[in-house]
Formats: sequence, C-alpha cells, structure tokens
Amino acid sequence: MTVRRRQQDRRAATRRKLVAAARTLFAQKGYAATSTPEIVTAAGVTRGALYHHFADKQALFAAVVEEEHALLALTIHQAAEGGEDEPGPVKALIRGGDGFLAAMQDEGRRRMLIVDAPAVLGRAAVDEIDARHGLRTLVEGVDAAIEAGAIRDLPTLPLAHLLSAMFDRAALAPTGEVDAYRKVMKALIRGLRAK
Amino acid sequence: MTVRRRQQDRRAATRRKLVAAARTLFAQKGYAATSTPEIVTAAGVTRGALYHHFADKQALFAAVVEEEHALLALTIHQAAEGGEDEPGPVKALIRGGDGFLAAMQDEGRRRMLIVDAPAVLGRAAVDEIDARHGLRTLVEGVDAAIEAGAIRDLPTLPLAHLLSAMFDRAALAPTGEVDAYRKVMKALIRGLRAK
DNA sequence: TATCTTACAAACATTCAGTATGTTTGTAAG
DNA sequence: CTTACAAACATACTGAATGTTTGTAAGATA
Repeated sequence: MTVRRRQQDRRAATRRKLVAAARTLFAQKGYAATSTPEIVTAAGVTRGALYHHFADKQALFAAVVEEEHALLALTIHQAAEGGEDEPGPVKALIRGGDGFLAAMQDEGRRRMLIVDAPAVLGRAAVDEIDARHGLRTLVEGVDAAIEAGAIRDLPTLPLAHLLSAMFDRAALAPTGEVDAYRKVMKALIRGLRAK
Repeated sequence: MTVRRRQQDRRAATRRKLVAAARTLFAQKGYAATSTPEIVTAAGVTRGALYHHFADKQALFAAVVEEEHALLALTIHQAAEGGEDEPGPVKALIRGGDGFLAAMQDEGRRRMLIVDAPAVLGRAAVDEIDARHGLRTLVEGVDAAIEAGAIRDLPTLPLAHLLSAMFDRAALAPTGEVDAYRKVMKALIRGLRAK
C-alpha cells in the first residue's frame, strides 16, 4: 500500500536493461551464439540479476519475443490506421499484410521471431504467443472477410495460419524480391473471392 | 587406382553409423538437446571419429538434413507415381502436396527439417538444400502449370516458395486438423486458375 | 621392408548454463 | 532511531559440452 515504489522501480529498471540488451544481441547473432555473460555485460549487471529475474536463458528469450511481437502488432496496427477510407475486408487483409512486411524489414526481428523462436521455444509456445498478437488480428480479418461474403467460406483458423505462413516466408525473401512475393500473395488472396 | 577399397569402406561405414545415430537422436530430442557424446555412444565410436569426419556438430546435422531431404523427395516422387493416369498440372500439384503431407507425418522429420534446420544452418543454407530437392520439383510443377495455361502467369520461384511455406505449416498442424488445412490449400491453389 | 598417410582414440582446454551462497539495499515494525 | 526481515542483486562454484591437440594402429605406397 505505502510507497513501495523505489524497489519496484529498481526491479523494473534492471529487467528492462536485461531485455533490451538481450534483444540487441539475440537480433544480431541469434540465440545460440549469444551467451549470458555477454548479455549481462551489455546490460551492465551480473548473471545473478539475470537468474533472479528469469528462470533460464530461454525465459529471457521468451520475454524478448513476447515484447517484440507486441511491438510488431502495434506497428502493423498503426500502419493499418493510415488510410481511413474504410477498405473492403479483402483490401484490409492485403493492407495488413503489407504492414507486416514493412515491419519485418528488420533482419534481427526476422531472425528472432521467425527463425529462432520456433526452434528455441517450440512451435506450440510460439503459436500461443502469436495467437495473442499478430495471428489474432489476422483471424479477425479473415473472419470479417468471410462474414461479408467477400471470400469463400473456409475454416478460419487454418486459413489464417496458412496466410501467416506465407507472410513469414515472404518476409524472409531476399530484399529485392519482396515485391514479387507481395504480388503473388495478392493473387492468391484474390483467388479466394467468393464466386 | 589400385584396390583402395578397404579403407573407403571403413570410412563410409563409420560415417554412415554417425549419420544414422545422429538422425535418430536429432529427430527424438532436437538439435540443441542432443550432445555429441550421446551421438558417438549410440554410433559405437568416439568423438575423435566424429570430428575426423565432420568439421563440427553443425556439419553433422547438415549431413543428416541433406540425407533426410533426399529421402523425403524420393518418398514424394514414389507417391506421385501412384496414379498413372497423367493428371493435369494443377491436380499434379495437389497430389504432390498430399504426398508431402503424408511423408511429413513423422514428428522427428518435421522437427529436423522445418523447425531446427533454419535455426541451426540458417535460412540461406536450408534454401540451398531445398532447392536441390523438394523445391526443385515444386518449381517444375508450378512451371508446368503456368506453361499449360492452367494457372495464372505469376513469378514461378516466389509462388513455389509460398506454396512450400504453406505446406510446411500444414505439416506442422495438429494431426487432426491436417485435413482442414489440405482443403484450404486446395482452395487457394484452385483460386490460381487462369480465368 | 620402410615410409607415409588415413582413420580413428584419448586427453586437454575453454566456455557456458545453471546453482548455491554471500552481500547490499530497501522496508516495515517496535 | 534501531532492529528484523525480505527482496535484489553479486560472486563463487559445478557439471557438462564443444572443439582441439596429441597419440596410435592399420592400411596404402614406394
């Protein structure tokens, strides 16, 4: 009740430093090639602090991934707000996808979220995280499109997952080719229009 | 020139033992959780042999992945030969996909090829391997379909990559839901038909 | 047969993850 | 203000794992 502020602040501060340093290093060199001594040095604390705040290296990575997913979702959401012309549900899907691809132009982000996370945390755990962020909005978008009769009536979740998989791969494409991928994905989505 | 047989045989034999033992363990427990002492014990050799044949643990894993990809391609090819009724190019794509999904019902294979390989070897290396096996036939199939005017004219390689990404994700779906994924993918591919 | 190379085995050095223990800082009560 | 305690760290230690180096025996070559 009383001012237990100082301590909480301190705690939150070192936690932030740890996550920030970890995010930088994981993004640069990948999970396996990043050691905990390295992380704590960059964060300006000791390994004691790390293991006080997180159960193990994986838990720290999970925290980073969680935060990164949240940031990503935020960025996409902001991008989607851009054109306030209330687009049709299919257009909205495509626009959201473009936002995703734009937000994924960060090499480190790609590495952490798409390449490392499934191997380190397991697909199930990653799916759970994704379900709370990016995938959730995708599912809503797909649902809206089906509801509006804009695309064929298909199982929502599998479709969303497949679209998500395509977006992931497109994000990993060589920088110059991303646009070709975008075009193909547009065609694939357009092909879903209800006849 | 002369009979250098004995030595080559010996070399090949221990190499096979190493790759076989590694494949079993990597499939069961994943790359990170499998130690080299474990592998060589299972193979009945010492770590000296391992590091004589492979530069490091990654190189051994790469050999396993390479072999697994070749096996996978073989299995799919055999499955595709099944119906000798010369299907149309779109049907051939779908049939090939079904063969892939069937061949991917092995948990260890999924883990190694889809989850671990990109993280351990990097996406670029995995793409190179894939380009020599599964992806190559996919590209040919897509090319044939476009050539025949069965589907819209789109950049071949990106389309093949996107399809591959969807098949990968479908393979990772909970066992019971794989069929729903198949249906959706069929719809997506059918949506590509030239109008 | 003598020499040289290949294929391995065994011992070694380094590093790292996780744990256990110690110390400091803050907080609440008497 | 001081005592008592708990939370937030820091330091020291342990076991294991990777890659390297050195040693050795079997086969190939001259």
